[in-house]
Amino acid sequence: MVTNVVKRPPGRPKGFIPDEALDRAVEMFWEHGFEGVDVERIARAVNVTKPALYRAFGDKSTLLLRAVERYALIYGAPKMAAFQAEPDIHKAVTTFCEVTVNTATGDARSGCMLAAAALGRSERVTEIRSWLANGFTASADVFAKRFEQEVKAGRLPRTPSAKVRGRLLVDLLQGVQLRAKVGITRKELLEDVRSYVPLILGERI
Amino acid sequence: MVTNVVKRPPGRPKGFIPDEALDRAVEMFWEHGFEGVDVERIARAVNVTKPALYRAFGDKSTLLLRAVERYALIYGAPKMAAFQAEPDIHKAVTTFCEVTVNTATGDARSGCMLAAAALGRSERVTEIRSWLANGFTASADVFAKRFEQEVKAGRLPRTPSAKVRGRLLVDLLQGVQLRAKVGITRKELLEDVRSYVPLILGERI
DNA sequence: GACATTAGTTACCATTGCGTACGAAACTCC
DNA sequence: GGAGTTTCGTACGCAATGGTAACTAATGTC
Repeated sequence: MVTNVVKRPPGRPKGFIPDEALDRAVEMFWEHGFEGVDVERIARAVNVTKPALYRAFGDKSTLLLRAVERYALIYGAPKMAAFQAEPDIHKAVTTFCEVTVNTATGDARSGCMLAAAALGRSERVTEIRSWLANGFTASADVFAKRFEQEVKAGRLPRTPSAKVRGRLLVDLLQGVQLRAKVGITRKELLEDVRSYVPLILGERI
Repeated sequence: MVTNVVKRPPGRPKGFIPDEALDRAVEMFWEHGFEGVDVERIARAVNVTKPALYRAFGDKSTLLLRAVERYALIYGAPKMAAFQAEPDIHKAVTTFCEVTVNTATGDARSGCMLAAAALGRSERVTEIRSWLANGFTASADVFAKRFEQEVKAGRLPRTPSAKVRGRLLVDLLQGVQLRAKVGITRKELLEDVRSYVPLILGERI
């Protein structure tokens, strides 16, 4: 017989949910960058005091690292899953781009969380950057694999190569997100990415 | 009769050359971002003390603003001029991309100075970002104009539109420069941009 | 050579922000 | 209810850093 009773560990229970703290951290690092956020503010946003966060995460750099991982889980993974799940490649790419633009032009957060993390100067900057490098490469590879399939199935022209298409998509969106950061409007960026899609897909116009 | 004698202004002459100070500031903001640099360090790099810089530039935010302008003058303008001067459009775009990659993967500085400025949280952040927004748009327009000419001259296919091509180039290179920041190698990025060029130009392969 | 003007330097202040020590609180297990 | 364990909040240390005040140094002008 399975019981629903959760075995609680000894000791005083946490006064906050770590993942929720990370969500706040993501929001803040995203908008203000590593140096632009102090741990105190994140703590206040989670209704807890600073030392509680330090106990849970160690130090600010680690908090950024965990926030980046959390970002990948919350924002990156679903976007990627949706891309994979959409059978129409044109629609898959378009939606991916549109979602990216929409999250990059939100009210509270603008631009790209990963760029903010990459430019920060935390102690673990090397670690974070190589993590990001892997992430960019991995994303491009996922795109490439899908493009490869589409080409094999005859639904996409053979050129440009799947690999180039994948990297193109990644690079392109970074540029778009930076332009979001400097204040280019959502409307304009949406138009832009939509006009990029046929290029990525190699469609003859 | 014109004399070469320079009329010096009254008062003690400056102990450093402002533009040189800006050059150092560019280097440092570029590599470490706004918050990652303290005025003291810039001052040391110019062999002068902090208050001298404050006297000359006002405050740190203004220093960043001037550094960005200086960057545009020293790095942006020549690159743009070379693009305009090169008659072969394929070569013009290729060189522009290659130079961008090379400066983004230097030993001392990596990534994009403008991105670093955009993500910093200076007092004048709004001013700087809208300046950058204009810059990005203006660059894209310059590219577009040139593409337009090439199309009119029959040296380039009509699609994609000149406007899209221009923005594509700008966005693309931002992505590449971010990947440079996170440690992707120059070699790899050079390969990437070279494979992007035909796409931008709309060449059928 | 005295004056006006501009710049540089030393020394300092105030703030900010990371990280921690320590005692109190909350909870499990026996 | 006591022992053991984990966490919380208050209060603090402390280093870094933006910015300034006051004095000194260098130059043109008369």
